[in-house]
Amino acid sequence: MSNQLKEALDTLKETGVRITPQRHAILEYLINSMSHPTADDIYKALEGKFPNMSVATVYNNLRVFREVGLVKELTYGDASSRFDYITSQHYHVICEDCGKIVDFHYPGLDEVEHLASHVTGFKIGHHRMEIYGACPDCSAQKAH
Amino acid sequence: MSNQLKEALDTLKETGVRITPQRHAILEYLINSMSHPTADDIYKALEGKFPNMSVATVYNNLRVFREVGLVKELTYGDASSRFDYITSQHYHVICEDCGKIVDFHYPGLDEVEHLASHVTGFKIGHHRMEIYGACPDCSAQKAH
DNA sequence: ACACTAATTATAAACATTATAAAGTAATAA
DNA sequence: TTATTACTTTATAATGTTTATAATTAGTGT
Repeated sequence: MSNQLKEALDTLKETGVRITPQRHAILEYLINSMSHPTADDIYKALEGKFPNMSVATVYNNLRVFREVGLVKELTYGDASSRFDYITSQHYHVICEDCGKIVDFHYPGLDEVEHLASHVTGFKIGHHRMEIYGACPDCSAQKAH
Repeated sequence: MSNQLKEALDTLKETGVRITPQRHAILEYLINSMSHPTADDIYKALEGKFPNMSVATVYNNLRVFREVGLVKELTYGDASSRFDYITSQHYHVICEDCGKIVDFHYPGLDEVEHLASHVTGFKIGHHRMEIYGACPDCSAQKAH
């Protein structure tokens, strides 16, 4: 069992969230998957291990993980949300042609948050940012 | 008729998009509304003027406006998208308690786009950013 | 005013996500 | 170890947003 998974399970224990086999498996999948899966991806991936698992379970637990801060939800309008196990502060660069998502490390935009707080009077908690474009593969294809 | 509306209609003409009464009304509503309405907000607001208008018309036209660059779509997972008539480059500060959205002017994050392009090899087109927190009203209420 | 093409309407379908209630199970303490 | 209790899971249905389809209607340039 990976260190990250152990830490994640500890977090659950500390916050009083029960550790069920389903939760264990979903977390494990999120940590091992280097992608940004949808709830349905996870559901399908775990079908073998849990033939009776309900989609609702996946959604419920992703919400639980989000609430305890283990997972970040990336929303895209009517398309499915994607879920990202939080390791370090990073942003996402998204290909508008094929949908590929690449992590992009960048220092947090603290300055923007401060200015926003000053200008609007909000108490700022966090922000999201995504960068859109064409990945190398897709822009090569379009160059024809 | 406002200047902005005139310009918007010109943009439609230039890009070969037909100007229908429905499109005129949707644009007018978007420009006059200082809020960030959902498709359904718009649909309901124009019910009086167009009792037979279909929701699909609203969605179709919002997509058209987005494609010609008049309107920006703000997505929030399973909740409805919100639509914003584009005037100048600005971001949004969103209250997580009451949902209020406030515009926040800030120079575009060109540097972030450049670095992302350099690091990932993507051809960057644009980005989105939102800042989340508690608005003054809501943070005052929570102070009790 | 005509013809051509695109837009609108009405309806149904698709899809993601959430609600509900019954059955099952992890965690705690005796 | 076992019993208890509250939380989870499952199965299913419902909700809500958005899109697809086909028939009708209506802009726009000539």
